[in-house]
Amino acid sequence: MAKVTLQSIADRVGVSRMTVSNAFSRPDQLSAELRERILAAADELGYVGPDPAARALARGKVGSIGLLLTDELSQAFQDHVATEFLSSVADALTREGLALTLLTSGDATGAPAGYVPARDVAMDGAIVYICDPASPEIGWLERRGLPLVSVDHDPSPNAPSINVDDRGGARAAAQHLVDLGHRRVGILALETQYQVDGQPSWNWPARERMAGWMEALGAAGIEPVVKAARWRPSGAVVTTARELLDRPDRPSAVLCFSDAFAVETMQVAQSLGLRVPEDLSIVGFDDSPLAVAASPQLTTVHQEVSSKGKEAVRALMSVMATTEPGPVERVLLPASLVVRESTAPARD
Amino acid sequence: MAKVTLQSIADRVGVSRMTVSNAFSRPDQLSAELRERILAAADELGYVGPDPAARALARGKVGSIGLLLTDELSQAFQDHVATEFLSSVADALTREGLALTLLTSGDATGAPAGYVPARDVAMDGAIVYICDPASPEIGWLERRGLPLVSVDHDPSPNAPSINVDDRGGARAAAQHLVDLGHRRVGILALETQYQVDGQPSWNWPARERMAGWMEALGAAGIEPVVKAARWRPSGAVVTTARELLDRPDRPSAVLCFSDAFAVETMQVAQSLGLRVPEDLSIVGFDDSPLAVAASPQLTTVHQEVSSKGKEAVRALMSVMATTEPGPVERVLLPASLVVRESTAPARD
DNA sequence: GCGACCTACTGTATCGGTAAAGATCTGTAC
DNA sequence: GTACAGATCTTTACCGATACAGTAGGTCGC
Repeated sequence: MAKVTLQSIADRVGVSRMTVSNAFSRPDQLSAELRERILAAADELGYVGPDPAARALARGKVGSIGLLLTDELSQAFQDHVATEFLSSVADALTREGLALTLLTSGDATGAPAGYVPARDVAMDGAIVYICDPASPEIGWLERRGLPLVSVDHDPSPNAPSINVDDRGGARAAAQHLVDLGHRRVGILALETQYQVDGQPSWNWPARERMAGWMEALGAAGIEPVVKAARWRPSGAVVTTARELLDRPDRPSAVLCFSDAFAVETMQVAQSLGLRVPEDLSIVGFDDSPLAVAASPQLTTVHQEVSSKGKEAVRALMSVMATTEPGPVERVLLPASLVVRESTAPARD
Repeated sequence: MAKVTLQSIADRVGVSRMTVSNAFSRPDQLSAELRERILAAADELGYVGPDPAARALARGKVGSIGLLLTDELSQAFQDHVATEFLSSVADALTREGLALTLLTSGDATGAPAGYVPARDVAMDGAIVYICDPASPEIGWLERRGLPLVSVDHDPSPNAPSINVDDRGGARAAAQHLVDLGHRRVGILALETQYQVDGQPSWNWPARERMAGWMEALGAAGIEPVVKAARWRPSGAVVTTARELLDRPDRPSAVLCFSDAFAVETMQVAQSLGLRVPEDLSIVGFDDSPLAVAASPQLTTVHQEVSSKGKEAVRALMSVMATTEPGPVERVLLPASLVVRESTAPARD
């Protein structure tokens, strides 16, 4: 059967195509009676509704927002924090009548040659989430002139940014250990992943957390032992944690980049016969479900992940609504220490 | 400045618009020298590439695939299994040069009136993932004539389906308890969520897992105590687990719908002073990271979540490639018991 | 020396809608 | 009786690309 379009319905009912369009998109523009007839005819012909692609072209609005992550998604979504952020963004967008489209870095993920999602996918705006700052994808988005918002990412001069006070949270975490009397402190950081102008570069959370830890420890005259690990492969953290713990001057407390790192560290500790928190205090970051699932439950730094998503969408909507460039919004969300069971006073 | 289109570049270079289009989309159709000149002119004018929306209309291909979940996303993605599936789908799609768009049920999520993602979002096909079988969204997708694949969902007669052998996995889990000598077995199931024709209805995983448990227990002459809980609110599982454990004829073993359920049950048990596995054996389902993070580590049923995603995409590509309706594909992926530390022989 | 066949472009006709302004008709105020 | 406001439809003009069928030259074989 031939494809059903507005025109075929129009012919069937004997009105203009525009009127049929109005029947679907602007009901107040025609009489209720005629609208009924049109809708009935449409139904009869098996018409579903105006073609989204055609509508997108005509309206200049696509109805969806991109979320850019340069990492392979399967990596990014290992992390509960990332997925919670994702879902909060998706929910907030749905309330605005927008869908969410996931964008990956093209070539890193085995995409066909020449396929660059950030350039080739239709969207009305995009959210840049923890990406390689040097990512060409960001460049594409900017060149397209799309409204952008960055999240957990170094603020760019042109786009609003949503960040968490990772530094403050980390400072509180480290101060907590200092207050408990710990002097030999280990740090299990995130390994540098990016290069900017040939220099290794941390993403915002990694850098800010490290800065916060160092501020509090430095003020207490403590020089921590720092080790860094990557997310993947999964054994990496275990290996690094072991390097940190299996040594003569073993730290009595460890600050970890994330709860996932902390849980693995805890397991290494337990496998080495160390009791947590009696022999070793461990502090995580994020306050993900893992923190509560672990036993003992993790002392960690809480961040409001879902408000991160809501704020991102709000800021993006605001950019999309305004035509002239106003001041660029900077949001800094709070992070706060949650003391649970994995930390205790130092014994020596 | 005026918007830059193929036409403006064509005028600038002095060729036809079609040639400019070819320069971007089909390089072999023109001389390298001319292509260079066109690309240079495009660059100079600030042209990013063919407009995705226009291209979608002209080509009849949008370049993205929808993923339908009827639950609110923030609920769906609480679960690590769902997110791992999501990311495997996204990665597999990227390799095909397709983006992934998330579709929610419109009205359940506070979307604006009249906005139905499944009807209004442009896409070339869709994956239906654990949805209310009676969901109107599925109807929209079908009416649009989009290629569909269902995952963890009751197979529909027209679309390929990817499922896990939840029943076999559950049977193995229950048999494991039987073999350990347990006679008083509790089941912490997923509460019925859906209605079909006025009848309460389980989704595939919930129904099949229950069936598997019952098969093995029934064969051993065991009548389990069954309690059901919902994912949300977060306290629900704890309450239900307590009902199951805080009673005179307390089970000596509990089969849980998921690892998340199992971890919460374990915490309830521990809070009641029960030792796992000495006083209570617990079996989860999914083999998510939670299973390993828990202590003791969970005995659970492993499923290959990422191959679920890959299979879904493969099946969808196959449907999209064929014009005439062939036999509908049915994939059943294996599930296997993983014995860890949370189960032990019954003591009585 | 002539038709077959490339290569490299061009012309025309869509793709399926929407925006904005125009045309009718009706009721109503004065 | 006229003019004006609304309501209801129609007309015209795009939105920014791609598909496919030409067309103009040049090459090749015999």
